Amino acid sequence: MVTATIRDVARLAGVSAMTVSRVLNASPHVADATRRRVEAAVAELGYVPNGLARGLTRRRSKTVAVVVPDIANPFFTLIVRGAEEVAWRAGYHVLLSNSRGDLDRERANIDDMLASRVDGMLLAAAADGSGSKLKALGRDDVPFVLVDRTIPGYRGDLVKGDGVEGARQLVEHLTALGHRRIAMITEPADVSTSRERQTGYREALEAAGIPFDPSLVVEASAIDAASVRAAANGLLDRPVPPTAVFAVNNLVALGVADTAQARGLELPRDLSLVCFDDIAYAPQLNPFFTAIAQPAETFGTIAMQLLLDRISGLLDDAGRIVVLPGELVVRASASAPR
Amino acid sequence: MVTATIRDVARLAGVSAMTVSRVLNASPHVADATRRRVEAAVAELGYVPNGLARGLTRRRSKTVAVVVPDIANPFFTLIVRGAEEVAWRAGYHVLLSNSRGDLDRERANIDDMLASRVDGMLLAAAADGSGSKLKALGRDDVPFVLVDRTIPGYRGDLVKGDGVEGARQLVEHLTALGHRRIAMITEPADVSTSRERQTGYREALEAAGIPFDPSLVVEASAIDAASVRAAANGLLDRPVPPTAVFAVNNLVALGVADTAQARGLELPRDLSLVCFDDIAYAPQLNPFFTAIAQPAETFGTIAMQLLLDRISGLLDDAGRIVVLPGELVVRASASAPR
DNA sequence: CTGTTAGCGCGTTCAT
DNA sequence: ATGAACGCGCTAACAG
Repeated sequence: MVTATIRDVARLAGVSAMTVSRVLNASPHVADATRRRVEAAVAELGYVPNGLARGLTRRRSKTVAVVVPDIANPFFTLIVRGAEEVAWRAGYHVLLSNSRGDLDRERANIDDMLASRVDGMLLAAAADGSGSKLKALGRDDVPFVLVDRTIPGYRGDLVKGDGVEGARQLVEHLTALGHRRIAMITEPADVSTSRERQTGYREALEAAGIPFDPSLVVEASAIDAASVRAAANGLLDRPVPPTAVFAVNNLVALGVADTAQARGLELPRDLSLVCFDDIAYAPQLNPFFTAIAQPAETFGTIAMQLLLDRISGLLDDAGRIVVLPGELVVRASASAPR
Repeated sequence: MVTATIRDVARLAGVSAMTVSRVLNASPHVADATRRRVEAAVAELGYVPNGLARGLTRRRSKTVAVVVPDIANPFFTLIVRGAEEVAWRAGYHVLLSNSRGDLDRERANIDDMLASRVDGMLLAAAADGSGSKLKALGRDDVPFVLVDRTIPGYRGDLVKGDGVEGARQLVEHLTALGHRRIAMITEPADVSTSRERQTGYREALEAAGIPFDPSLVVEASAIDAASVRAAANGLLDRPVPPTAVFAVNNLVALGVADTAQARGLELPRDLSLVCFDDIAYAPQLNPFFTAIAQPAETFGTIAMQLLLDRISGLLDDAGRIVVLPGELVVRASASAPR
């Protein structure tokens, strides 16, 4: 059996292809007896409708693309899982692609997905530079929803966390503990979440009357463990090192903890550490991070729901922005400075 | 611009659709001048070939499916990442689906993917029960490759770790430390990896002259944290509790560590713990697990490469079995019994 | 080197 | 309630 077609089924059932199509699509105007004959033929042939042909005529593929910077980053993984779940329930397939945080690759991926005629796209943008491509997308009227990261001037659908507020809480927690030399390890400034978290960091410092020291803010890439180590070491090598570090996300925090411990520092005694994003599955991290926990999987479900609604034309407003609050979880990685 | 077609391009370039097609597919027999005119038209219209239509005529969609039991499980996530990378480089898209370890859902997913006319499928089977569906797959001559988990009697392509040997090493490590009451928390017996690891467990016990005690082997589901806690508590509640636990994978181990610590037990002083699969990103787990590290991402890359080779008909042998060795990494979670 | 014809497998008219 | 004809966008097989 080399894949039966609708005509094979029709022949076997002694009807026309059209009638088979009606049965398949649950059209009401089919006699019961005919319907049963067709169903029997479908079963006998193990017939599976050809999605490509269907997509071609119906002009929609029942497939949505999900593009993330790193599928192995637990935060994005959860987004993907949430999105897949919602898509699946609605009868949509998920085309996954990993941009690796690389704008060129992301751009290529988006083009590929468009060629596949996806009905919509969920995008955790690599960086601000993704914007130009999005405009093209908009013109092709392929609905898309941004998750987690936004882009300056973007006016479409977006599901994100509150980076300013989260960072503010984290750093305020540190200042309340008595820290005054608080460093931040951030990702490049062309990523909106980094910018927001840095804004929150500065707001909290200001609120505590601590002057902003640019040399205490260093850049690293979560994907690149070596860059995180280098950043942490740079900070700790300073004549007067910081007493606390605010890591832009959990992966960076893990790198900082690792580096500190390798230098014989004990957390939180010798260094306090807080970060964005909780670590799944690992309550026995030592010390378990004080962090802003974000509902990552919910980012995915809400964003996908929004996308699907957009696809089915249920929504007609310009662009919805959903901001999901994070939760400050105080644990053991931060204490008063010595 | 509501998506131009090949005919629009042809008209604009003053040629036939066929010529445009030739240019698009880098056919050699096109005059340079014509080619340039076509390329200009393509650029001007922002034309993107319709992958659905292409797939329909070419009879291949350039898409492969990847089906895993839990995309948020770091082990599978890495497999997916490796697979996606290889697929992408070869110009294939990845349709991702999450079976949630549920046979019915897996079956439905596979059918859906077949309807989408994927060119092949990478499958981390939910359980032995996946077998029947695979036979159907084979008949539809859609190439597929199994990863990580196998199925009794399966004769096709497979990329997996050596569960027997890994488990043997882990448990031998424990017996060498002096443990004799070694429990195992396993997943259901219809998952091949669980069976293999249990075999290794028994072999190691036998080699050490320790009689096998069935009551020391308890079942849990890695997806379900509560079941892991229940299993661990059941073990620790015994009149004479085990001095060591072999957890079938890292997620289960995390649950065991959590449970033990909640009971005021200190690892490894009060309980030794070893497991399969390393924890990515978390060297500061306390105590950091002694484990068999498996090259998960490599599982994904090799399996996808195998699949693509199969799709392009490069291979004509019956079925290849690739067994990737794991590595025993001795760390702090296991020590001599008190 | 280029164009014509004829489908790929399905769904959408419009009849009957 | 059912069917015939046509087209979705593209390419394989032949012309020429």
